[in-house]
Amino acid sequence: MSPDPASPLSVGLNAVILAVTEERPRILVVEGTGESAHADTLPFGPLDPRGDRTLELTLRGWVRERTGLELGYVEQLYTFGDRDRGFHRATSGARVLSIAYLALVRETGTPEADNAQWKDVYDFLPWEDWRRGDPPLVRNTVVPALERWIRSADGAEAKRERRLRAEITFGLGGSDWDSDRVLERYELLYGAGLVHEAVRDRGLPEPPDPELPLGRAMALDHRRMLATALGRIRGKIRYRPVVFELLPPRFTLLQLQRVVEALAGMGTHKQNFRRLVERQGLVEGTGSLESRTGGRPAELFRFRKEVLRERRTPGVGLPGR
Amino acid sequence: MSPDPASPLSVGLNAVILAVTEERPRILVVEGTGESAHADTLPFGPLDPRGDRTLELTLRGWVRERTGLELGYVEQLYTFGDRDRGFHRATSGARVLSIAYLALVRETGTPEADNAQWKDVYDFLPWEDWRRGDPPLVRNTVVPALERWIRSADGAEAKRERRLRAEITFGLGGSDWDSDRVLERYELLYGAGLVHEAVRDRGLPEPPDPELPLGRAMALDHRRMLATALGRIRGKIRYRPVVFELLPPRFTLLQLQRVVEALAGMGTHKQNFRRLVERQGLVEGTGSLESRTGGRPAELFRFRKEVLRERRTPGVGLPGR
DNA sequence: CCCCATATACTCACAATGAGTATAAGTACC
DNA sequence: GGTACTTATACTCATTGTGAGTATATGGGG
Repeated sequence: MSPDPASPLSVGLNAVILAVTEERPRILVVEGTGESAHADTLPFGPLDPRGDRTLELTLRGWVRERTGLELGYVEQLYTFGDRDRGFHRATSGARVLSIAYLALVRETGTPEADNAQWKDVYDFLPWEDWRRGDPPLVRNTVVPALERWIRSADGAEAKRERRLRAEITFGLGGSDWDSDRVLERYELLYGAGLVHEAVRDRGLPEPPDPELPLGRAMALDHRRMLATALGRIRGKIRYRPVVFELLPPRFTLLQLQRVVEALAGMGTHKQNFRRLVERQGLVEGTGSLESRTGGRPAELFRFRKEVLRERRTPGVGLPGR
Repeated sequence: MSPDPASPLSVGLNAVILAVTEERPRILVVEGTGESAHADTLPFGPLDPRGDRTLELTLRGWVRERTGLELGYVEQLYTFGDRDRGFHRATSGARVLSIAYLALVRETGTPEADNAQWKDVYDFLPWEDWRRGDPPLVRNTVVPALERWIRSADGAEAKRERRLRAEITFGLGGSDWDSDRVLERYELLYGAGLVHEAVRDRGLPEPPDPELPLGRAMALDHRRMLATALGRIRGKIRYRPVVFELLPPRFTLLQLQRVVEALAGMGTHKQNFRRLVERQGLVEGTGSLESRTGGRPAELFRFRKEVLRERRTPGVGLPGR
């Protein structure tokens, strides 16, 4: 990041590296520096204009160097380049462009390096986990705070607009919860001053409610990047077989289901989930059994590559679409 | 673009501006400069680090300035930053980063400005239009050329890989054509040396077949950006009501259907299309009639905003998903 | 008035989906 | 060795969605 004082523009790469361990989505964060010393920070690296041929190779390179991780699946997420990305004091004036990437890995234990560590995604976005029904946090804290935000708008028209937006993004007033709208929800909460970054960036007063601001903060606009990543992967598992990047080569159907549910933040009907992945031809049995299930042993399955040729959209399918 | 000689990195914005006119998807191109003087070029502008607060505002600004167009729907597409993006002679050494955006407008006639003009999208990507069944170009030219490309691989394993990739992206050998895989198809054709840009960038010999290289070339890697845009919009119309950005406020169902088909590059069943958009609540009748249909007058419909609250994925739905 | 074109209503078979019941086969504990 | 508990797996059923088609309505042009 450290912008060259001669140039008002600097460009860096950020990585949202996700894994799923014991039914919890995890993200790799490093210790911040300077202004953000105490906030969790996404791994980042400079873009060396004379370096690797592709941006993705650059990313893989410094992730390997700094964390010892060999990335598997990598895709570009979004380029963040607005002014005021939480830089108001740190780098006033300079423009920082961040090209964010999503990467999926199998968490293998403690990362080798530096100050990198795995943390729970839902510590940062606690309103996103609906696996056990609507979270009390949403019911007791988020919704009332949104109601206050709606009422505080100037004029009836502005109030109507805020209400509509809140209803759509948070599934209120008859709308259904759409698990994919992670970024929209974060941005609404940011705009409503309900996350710490908004308090920080706009110098708002700390709200009195101990549950507010919501979730755990990250440095700069990194939580926005995490939200972008979670939304992207939630959408993608429906039509591309990306979940398997997070699983060992052989797995039980329940393991597969738990990983999907962890990402999607919602539960699924066991028998229907099973029917779906089998009938689609997404997986195939290996014949061998896993007996440490706590119940009847389960067959071990593997991803069935041929499905790529057979199906236009080989994904896992979640309820409500 | 014009890279600062002191800095080996320059950053610009590119816009893929789409409209649909008379059942043909159209793209706004400008005349190239320098190396690309004769190739169609996407509108682009520099990123002024001290300029507008957001990248999107910057984009809207210079599009307005240079073409007189007021953009409606805008979304970021992708950031292209690999070396060798068709710059091998023009700007050797310097790294150029291009943040590409997709914009949708209603074509209003000749653009006001500069050297901007509308051209048919399918002139650049002729293998993408399947509205009248599989295009002869695909059957007679693309497929045989892909076969040659597969055979020319070194070793059985490499041949198998090429065949699998060709079958998936082009819907051969039992696979279905997936209209969304526009970028994958362009990249395969580029890699196989079947588009002019590949010939240009890699100094390949011009193929003897008059149908090759395929389609009309664009400057630099702009055709890749167009392919990215077309793939994105094809995916998006299924679950977000973006088509209406391309239509007048009131339209007949056939007009709506034709615009969708033009984008998707495939035909739809008229009665089922109608049933879908009406039952979803995506449109509502206005009561008035359009009589210049050539047959029985059709009712004029409008987009029904309430659907955003009612449906998680308010889109038009295409066959085969 | 007849032909032609488009609009609109309705039918039907079949596939996909959401929800649930029933049964199988292990482990833990007494 | 039996019983409770846990997970796996098979199967049913109602409802909805999808692909394909037939039938009828209503305009314009000769």
